[in-house]
Amino acid sequence: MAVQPELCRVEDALGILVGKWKPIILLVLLHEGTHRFSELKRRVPGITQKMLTTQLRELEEEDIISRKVYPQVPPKVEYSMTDYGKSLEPILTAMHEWGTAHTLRKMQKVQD
Amino acid sequence: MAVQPELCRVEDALGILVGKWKPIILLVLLHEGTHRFSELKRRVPGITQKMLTTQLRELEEEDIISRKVYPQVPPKVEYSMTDYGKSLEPILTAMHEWGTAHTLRKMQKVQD
DNA sequence: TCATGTAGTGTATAAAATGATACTACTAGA
DNA sequence: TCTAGTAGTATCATTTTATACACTACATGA
Repeated sequence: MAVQPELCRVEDALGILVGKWKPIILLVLLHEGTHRFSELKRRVPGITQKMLTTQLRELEEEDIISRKVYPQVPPKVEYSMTDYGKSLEPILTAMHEWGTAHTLRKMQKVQD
Repeated sequence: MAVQPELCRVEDALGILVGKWKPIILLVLLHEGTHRFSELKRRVPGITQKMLTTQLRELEEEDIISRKVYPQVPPKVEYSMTDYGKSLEPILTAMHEWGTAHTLRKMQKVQD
């Protein structure tokens, strides 16, 4: 049973999740719903405006999140998961669970 | 229902999967079993020896794969998934499936 | 004696991701 | 007129990842 590396699509999923801030941005939008730019910035401590903009743009580009601009001053922009983006939930949850177990395991090893 | 970013462990799982060659190395070892260094190198076209060594060392460090050295000349070293490493399978499969659908979706968009 | 095969290492470089910091536009209200 | 608040952009510096490519040790067989 041969895997054909050239047909491996794990990287496509990975490419969307990778980035220092993407997982947490996605989890916040998934679990807490729509957020404004400034709310996200507060919700993700340590991120710079530039990084937040970049990550959001990349996720929007892939149709994972949507961006809604209200023509107001001061500006108001809301970000939320698309239905398509929501299909990532099982993967994120599985990774979170695996990661939790992994971290625990590591901690136990250190104790020996 | 608040997610606490500082408790997000998605990155821990991600950290293990990320690397330009790790997913394919893992898939090959998962689906085709034990491989020697040189077999892996042939199986993963384009990878340099240095990168292969690096990625294997990192995976070994996290206890995902195991390395068995045969005291021979010329050297023989075999790599295989640990039981623990095998627990990543559902995640890799889910990502592969999601990635496949995502790629398809993108191709359909281009046609419009 | 010399080339071969295996599983690497060492050094240098290039490319990509991230970060710090300062800047913009716009309008409402003091 | 001055300040505050939002959602950014622009520029440059730093850090992290990946790549190219030359090099090593060792025993066997020609």
